[in-house]
This record gives sequence, C-alpha cells and structure tokens, in this order.
Amino acid sequence: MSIDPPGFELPLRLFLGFRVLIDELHAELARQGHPHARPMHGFVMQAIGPEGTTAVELGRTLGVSKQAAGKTIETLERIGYVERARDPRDTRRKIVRLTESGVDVLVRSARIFDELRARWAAVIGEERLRELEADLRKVTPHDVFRLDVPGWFGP
Amino acid sequence: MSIDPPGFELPLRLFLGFRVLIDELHAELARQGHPHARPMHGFVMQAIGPEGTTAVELGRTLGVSKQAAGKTIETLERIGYVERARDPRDTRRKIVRLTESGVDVLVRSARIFDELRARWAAVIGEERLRELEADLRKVTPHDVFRLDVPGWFGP
DNA sequence: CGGTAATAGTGAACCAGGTTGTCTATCTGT
DNA sequence: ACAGATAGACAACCTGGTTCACTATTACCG
Repeated sequence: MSIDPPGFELPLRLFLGFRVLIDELHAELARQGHPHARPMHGFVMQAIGPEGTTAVELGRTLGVSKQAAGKTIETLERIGYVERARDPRDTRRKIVRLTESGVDVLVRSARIFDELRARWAAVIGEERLRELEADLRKVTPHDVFRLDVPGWFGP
Repeated sequence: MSIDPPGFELPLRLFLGFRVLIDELHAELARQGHPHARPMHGFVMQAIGPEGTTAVELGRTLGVSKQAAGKTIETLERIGYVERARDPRDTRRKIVRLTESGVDVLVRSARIFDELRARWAAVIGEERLRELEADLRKVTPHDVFRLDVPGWFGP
C-alpha cells in the first residue's frame, strides 16, 4: 500500500523549491532590516505597483475579495510599507501607494532573488537553470498574478 | 521603478507550477467523488501513512504543534478520511488510521499526478522533465515532509 | 435634472489552521 | 510508590480568507 510513484515527487519538489527561495529571502530581508515582511507582502506590493491601486482593484488582481484585500492593506499600512490617501477626483476611492520602505523591500527582494538564483545556477549550471525556467514557462499560466496565494487552502 | 528582474520569475514559476498541478488534481478528485479533499489533506494523509500515527507524532513529522495536528485530524475525521481508536497498550494514545475512503484519495491522487506528469512530459519532453526533477532535487531539502505547508504564511 | 443603479470602502460574523498555555490522564523509571 | 514525562484536549488568541449588510459617492439615463 505504499503510495509514492513518480507523479508525487514533481509537485513536492516545485513547492520545496519555492519554499526554499522564499524562506531564504525572508531570512535575508530580516537581516537587512525588514523583519516584519511576510511572504505574501512581496506579492501584494508587487501587485500594487508603482502607480498605486485601490482595495477593489487589488482584490481583483490578486483574485481575492475586496475585503480581504482591504485587510491586507491595513496590515501593510500598519507595518509602514503602504499608505492610503483619498482620490480627489472620486472621494469614494482610497489610493494605496508604496512608501519608501515598501519600495525598499521590493528593491532588496529583487537583489536577493538574483543572488539566490545565482546560487542555484552554481549548483545545477546556468544553462540548466535557464532551461528549467523555460520549461516551467511552458506549463504554467502566463498571467503571473492571480496566484490566489491566499486562498488555495480554503473552500 | 519597474521591479521585475530575472530573479523574481523563478520562485513565481515554481509556485505556479505547483499550483497548476494541485488545482488540476483537486478538480479531478472532485470529479471522481472527492469534492471535500483539500490540498493539505493529501500531504497529511501521506504523512499518516499505512501504519497510522498519533497526533503528537504527526505534528512532529509535519513540523507543527500537536494541537494543530489534532485539529487537522478532527477535520479529516469529519470528512471521513481518517478514524481514531485508543491504543490498547497505551490508553493515552489515540491511533489515527486512514479509512478506505482516505486510501482511495491517495490512490486516485497518485494516478492523477502521474497523468499530469505525463501531460507535462508531452509538452516539454520526458527527458527535460526528468532533468527538471533532478535539478530540483539538487537544490531542495531531502526531507520531503516537514513542508510546514501550514505555517509558512504566519509569524 | 433628478432618481436609480453601480461602485468603493467598511464592519460584523464566521471559518480554517496556526500558535501558546494549562490541565488531566496515563505510562515509565528509579 | 511516587516523580516526571508523555498524550490528548480545551481555551484564548492571531492571520487571512469568506459572505452579508450597510453607507457614501459617482455614473447613467429617461
């Protein structure tokens, strides 16, 4: 009744690879003065983008409810990665923008990810790593957001 | 201020690859009569194994507290994938075992994962897929459980 | 122009899963 | 035989998700 045919390994390895990168990213971010950054914050801030967004818009891009997006924004605001201001042309809207600190996280994350990628390249070879990325691109959706990072555990 | 250097793509693709497989697995499981199965259930049931475990033991293998393991077991019990019985030789312990239905999920999951893997092989080639798995094995931990699937979002 | 409909944000109640702390019941070992 | 370790359960709390309900504002249209 042993259940571990080849098919089981692939998703596991993909997830472990992801986890290794994310864990090392956040260990390094903590060392660099961002101990409060959480895995999803990077994704969310990436989704907010340089132009800013609103809760509804953010919810749509991330594939979660506007209320969930609102809560996440609140958290990011509390940590100081984001700030909100009313839109003068539509006073219902509140525009969410990255603060300097928020941008700093993204910039550092980018640098750290590059370093981690280089470490992988040193282990398996730059050529193989490029192939790996190319292959993954072929079997994954092109729309890179809508990860539903939050939510794929739920109902 | 655009932030998307090469380093950002790798973790994203790994995660997307994982998500695609998991989502398709559960879509298919739902079609095959297991609409209540959740992503983590598979991992947990895999960790329970054919011999059965206890909450404490399960917590240790998964890398979560015994209470968390206990809650998950409760959920699995409610769905009917697992059943508990006192250990006659140590009446403190409650041994958790997969039910027929639980085993059925694992068997079907294995089959579905194999099919999904075959689909990927058809797209990128069996050879490249084997290389991809081999490369990931080199950069990920060998201990395949202790995913901390639950918990890597938290503090 | 004014009334209806759509939209943005918020709050409340709930759920899943995680944590820690505490408590009881049951071994285990000296 | 008793002290200490262990298994399980319960409570309180956190995060991040959901839906439902409500207000305030804007947009559309007859």
